[in-house]
Order: sequence, then structure tokens, then C-alpha cells
Amino acid sequence: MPAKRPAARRPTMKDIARRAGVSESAVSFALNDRPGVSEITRDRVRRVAEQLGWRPSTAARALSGEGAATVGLVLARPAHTLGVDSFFLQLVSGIQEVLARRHLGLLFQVAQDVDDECAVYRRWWAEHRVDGVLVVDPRTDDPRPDLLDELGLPAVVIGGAPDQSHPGLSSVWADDAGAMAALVDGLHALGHRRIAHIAGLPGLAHTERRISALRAEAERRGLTEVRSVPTDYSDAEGAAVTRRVLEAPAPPTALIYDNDVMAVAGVAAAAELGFSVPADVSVVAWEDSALCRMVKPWLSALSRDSVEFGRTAATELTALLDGGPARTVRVPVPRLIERDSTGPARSPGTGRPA
Amino acid sequence: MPAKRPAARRPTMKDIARRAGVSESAVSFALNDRPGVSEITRDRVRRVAEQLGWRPSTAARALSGEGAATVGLVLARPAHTLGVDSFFLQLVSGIQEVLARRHLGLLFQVAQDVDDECAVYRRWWAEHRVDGVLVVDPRTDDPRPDLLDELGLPAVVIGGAPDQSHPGLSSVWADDAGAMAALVDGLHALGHRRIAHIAGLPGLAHTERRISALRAEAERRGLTEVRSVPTDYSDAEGAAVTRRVLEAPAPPTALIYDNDVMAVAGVAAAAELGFSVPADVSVVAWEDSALCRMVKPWLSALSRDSVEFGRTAATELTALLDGGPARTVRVPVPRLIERDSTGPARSPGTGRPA
DNA sequence: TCTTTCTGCTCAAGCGCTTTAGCTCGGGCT
DNA sequence: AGCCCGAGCTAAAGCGCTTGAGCAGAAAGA
Repeated sequence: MPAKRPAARRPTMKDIARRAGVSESAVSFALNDRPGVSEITRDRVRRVAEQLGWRPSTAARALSGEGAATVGLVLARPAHTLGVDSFFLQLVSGIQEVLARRHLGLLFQVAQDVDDECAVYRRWWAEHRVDGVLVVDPRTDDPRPDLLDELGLPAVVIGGAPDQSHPGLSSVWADDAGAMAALVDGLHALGHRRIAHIAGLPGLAHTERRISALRAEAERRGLTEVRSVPTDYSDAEGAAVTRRVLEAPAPPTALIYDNDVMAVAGVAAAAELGFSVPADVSVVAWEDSALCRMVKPWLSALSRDSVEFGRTAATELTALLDGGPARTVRVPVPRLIERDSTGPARSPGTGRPA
Repeated sequence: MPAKRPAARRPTMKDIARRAGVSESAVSFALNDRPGVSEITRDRVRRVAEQLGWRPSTAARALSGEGAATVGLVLARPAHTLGVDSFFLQLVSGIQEVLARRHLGLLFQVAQDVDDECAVYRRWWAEHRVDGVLVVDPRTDDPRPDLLDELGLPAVVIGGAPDQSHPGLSSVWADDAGAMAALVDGLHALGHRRIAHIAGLPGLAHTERRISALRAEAERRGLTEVRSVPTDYSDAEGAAVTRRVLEAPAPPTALIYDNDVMAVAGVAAAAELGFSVPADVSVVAWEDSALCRMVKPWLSALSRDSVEFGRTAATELTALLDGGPARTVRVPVPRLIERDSTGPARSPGTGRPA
């Protein structure tokens, strides 16, 4: 029998009260900066607490109505899509930065799909586990806002467009439509008239925003050969779609990819087909990362600060937890980093390489 | 004033007791499959609970000594190193898979460094937040096992070599030394005699294991021009080190990279220097991912199942939480996926490209 | 001097659950 | 008939914290 040394006992408020010679309530008042104790006592209590290494038990706190000091984040993307994307860990590290300052924990869960995700919210709520949640990958026709409303769980939606119908939710978003417009503007100025947009998962709010922004821009300019093709964000589909669009009769002269992974896979696919980048076809990735500088030519990319995005979202959530009003905040529009994969459109002809 | 609909109230055991016409204790017994109630009552109680959508409050549970139903995971790598690596999200998704089955939550935190990480453990322990933790990136001379021992916090170390001095900790690890030996074996058979190992962060246990395994293999075979160079895992350092070793007088004919990111950056750097892969120099990445198939030539890589790794680790932790003994389990050694970046060594000469 | 009003503190209840001790039956034993 | 016993339940305490009510004593007003 492994004679286990008994784990050290956690000090409680009772211990502090005894050592400081006051009642438990006095300790509570003192440590929570509430009126009701003299400065002298407060100091003494604080010192004793410090010395004992006391920390409030979140369980007890939560039980007496203070909330769980925890926020939740669930990720509902297919497992294989998870890994390659650098966005999430960045986002999470930004989130943590602000949560940590307030000693808030982050409860993390990966789910199968949105229904599963909803079940997780319900469970978290019923189990008293979280005080609020961060919702990522908002969708068109999303069941989550309604649910969170019903549960009364404070939440901030990350990446969703402002949503009038859920005044309880905060929203942090980037102006994809504006970015898309600027992007098309730039490509148009370079002479590009045929553009393909290799989009992300259909149904995701920002995917749809980008698609419709592109369509709007095309119509405004009278461009008829502009299209969006949704994918699952994977390198495989990125490459496949690239091949498909480039093999068409009048292939596009510019490709916009909704993430870095597909863009990289796309240039490789293009190269195999004999298209050289950017001479035959320009490429821009929506999402910058080290990846974009790992391939030749270096990829032009729309860059945003995902860490800051996370910070902003977490800040909004803490504001909500503090009883503040729900807000909608827009983070800076991603800016185009021009590298070597974009250039003037090939002059007329079929657009196919020789 | 936004007339907020009051959030639905969570049902408690008292509600169930009232509706089922029994005492709270009977409810507790019934729902926890404890003897003390008849099957009839048990069924009735269960039905009522179900119907009310009851879930035990983790706070209350934790407070009455049952544990927090949560395990912790802290990541202490520099923020910029976080993103590109596909390993962690895979690992986490494996972990979740088994935790979710048991309704265990995963509390996630990113820390600055190991000291910070230790502080997090202390806090979690004092706050009663977690029942156990998963420790990643074990180091040589690691303060964490001692701390966890002291706190009596069940833990499983992921990726550490078996550690006799901490019988309380479980350990899940891969045989890097064996893998390295097999790898060198293969390269040697292809005629490679000069090998450079672009290693990961120094101080990380598995980095050191790989380095010393390589050294041992080299000595065994009498190879003198074999070396390991530690890096920070980043594409930048990967490329820089690659340039440095290839510009040396008698450059290596084979490069082993400790992750996929550096390998990709490395081939790009090699190409710039006029080295062609695999004709002039063979490349293998320790860690397979989509990345390895995004560059030309496709990279040969050591592949392991990170999701399964996570599952195994989580399983060990739950076993520990159930009061089981600490164990050391070895996951399958990663296997080499041969793609296009490895080939026979260039025949004698300086080894430099023409 | 006696009342009022603070200030600084203590008491005790309560949050939702577990758990131990105890209570009440009905049935089997002698 | 008297007794014991176990099955099936209830009562109540306790986990660590917050909080509203209450209470002593000093300072201030009459």
C-alpha cells in the first residue's frame, strides 16, 4: 500500500477568522472590500489570508450566488479542420490574457456540431458551471442566440454581424464586406475581371457575408465572371476547387481563398496545372500566418490581429458579467499585406498559360 | 430599460423531492445509484429529474466533497509558437472525447512560462477548481511533478519519459529514442553519413531524448558528422538554422526537423541556397500534418496519432481520478511516412550542389 | 442625563448537494 | 406473544462562502 502523504489541507475562511480573532463574516467583508470593518482589521485579515495562502473556493462562491468565475468556449468544427488553422489558438490566447487578469477560468469544449454545442450550453447552465460564454463561428440561421437568451446566459458572439433581434448578446465582428470590397477594388485596378472566391464553410455567417459582398461588388462593376465556391476549409477541397475553376474555359485571373491553408494548397494545385503565380493567376489568402511565407511565391494575405480579436471579445464578456449593457464592437478591418502572389492581370486571351 | 425576461430557474433536488413526494436524501440516493431506495421510487425520481431537466450543480457537488468534475490543462509556450502547431488542438480534441463521456469539464489556460504554470496549478488547487491535471511539454529538471505531488493533485504527464521519482504521476509517452534510432537506421541505409537534426526547444524532455538518441546512434555507427541544433520551433529559426548548416564546408545530406513547420521552412531555405530536395539533401519532418503535403516535394514525415494520444492521456487521468494506481503507458512509436523528400545520399564529394 | 446615530462587529440562515444517524414499518424467528 | 432485523425512508449536519439582521459601544445631539 503506497503510504500516500495526505495532501495539504486548503485553508478556509474559518482558519483566517480564528487566526485573526474575528468572525467569518468580518473576514468576508474584509477580503471583498466591503464596508463593515475598520481598516486596521481589514489589513490584519488580509495579511493572515496572504500568509495562509488562502484563495476563495470557487465552489463555495458559486454556491452562494456569486457565479462560477468561469466562462465557456465551445468549438464545433469537424476534428480534421481543427488542427491546421492557426486562428483559434491565437484567439484563445488573447481571450486568456484578459480572463487571467480577472482570475476567470476558461472552460473549453469541442463539440460535434451545433446541436451538440447547444446541449453543452444547456448542461453548463444547469450545472452552474459558467457565468457566460463566447460563441464562435456564428451561422446564418443560428439556434444559439435564441438558446442563450432563453437560458439568460451572458454571451458574446465572435465574428457575427450585428444582430438586432438579440439585444442581450454582445457582438464582436470584423467588416468582411468592407474588406472584400477593398480587395476587389485592388484586383480590379490591376486589371482583373475574372475572379474566383474559394470560400469557407457554407452557412457560416462570415462566409455568407463575404460571398454576398463579392456578388454585390461584381454587380456594381458589371463583372459577370465572378463566383464564390464554398468548401470545408481543408487543403484537399481548396486544391480540388482550384483545379476545377482553373480548368474551366475562361479561367479566373485572380483567386481569393478564405483561409491560408487553402491558399497554399491552391497555389500548389495551380502550379501543377501549369499556371504560374502571379503571372498567370493572382492569389490572395484571407488570413495571414507563417504559412504564407513558407511557400514560393510568398502569399499576399489579409491580415488581422487574432490575439487582439480575442482580447476584445473577452473584454466585452467581462463587461457583460459586470452588468454592463450588451454592445456591438467592430474590430479593425483586416488589411492587405501585399507579397509576391498578386500582380497585374494577364492581358486578354483565354487567360490560360501557354 | 430592456425589460429582461428573468432567466429560467434551475431545478434543484428539492424540486424533484417535492414532485416525487420523497425527501431530498431519497432523491440523492436514487440519482446516485446508491442503495437505500426501492426500485420503484428510484424510477419515479429518475423520471421526474429527467422531466425537469435536472443536472447536479457542480458547485454544490464540489462543495460537498465530490470534486469539481473538471480537469485542467495549461499550455506554457510563447504565444507565437502556439498557432502553427497542429499538435495541440488534435491532442485536445482527443482528450475531450473521453472527458465528455464522463461529463468532465476541461479548464484551459495558457501561461507565460513554467513558473506561471505552477502558479496556475496552485491557484486551481486552492480554489478547488480541478480534480486533476494534464501536464504537457515535460522538461528536464521540471518543477511541476514535485509541486503536483505536494498538492496531491492527480496528474498525467504527456510526453515525458517514465519517472521513477514521482510514483504518484501517470505518464503517457512515445518512444522518441526508438523512433530516432529507426530513422537514423533508414537514412544510414540510404547512404547518409552527415546528418543534421534541427531540434525543438532545448530543455523539453522529448527534445533532449531525441538529441541524445541521435548522439548514441551516431556513436554506435562511428558517424562523426552528426549534430543536433536546438531551436524555438518557429519557421524563422528553422530556416535560419537550415541555412547555417547547409553553408558549412561539408554540409549534411540529411536533415531531420523536430516539427512540420520548420521542415517546410527548411526546404524553402534549402531551395534558395540551390540545394534540391531530395537530390542534394533529404528532409524528414518529425510530425506529420497537412502542411507536409502542401509543399513540393511532399515531405516524408514521422506520423503519430495525436488524437489517440490525447484519448490515452485522458483515459489515464480518469483512471487516476477513480482511485486507480498511477501507470506509465507507451503509445505506439511514430511511423515514417515516406514521401518525396527522402532519397539516397548524393555520392561523395563536398556534397554541395553544382 | 437620556436618547439617537453611527461604526464595527457577530449571528445565523442559506446556496444545492452528500452522508450519517436514526426512525418506522412489516415479516421471520423463537 | 415478544423480539430482532433489514428494507426503505427521513432528519439534520456539514461543505466554504455571502449577506441581512441584530447588537454592543462610542460619539453626538437633546
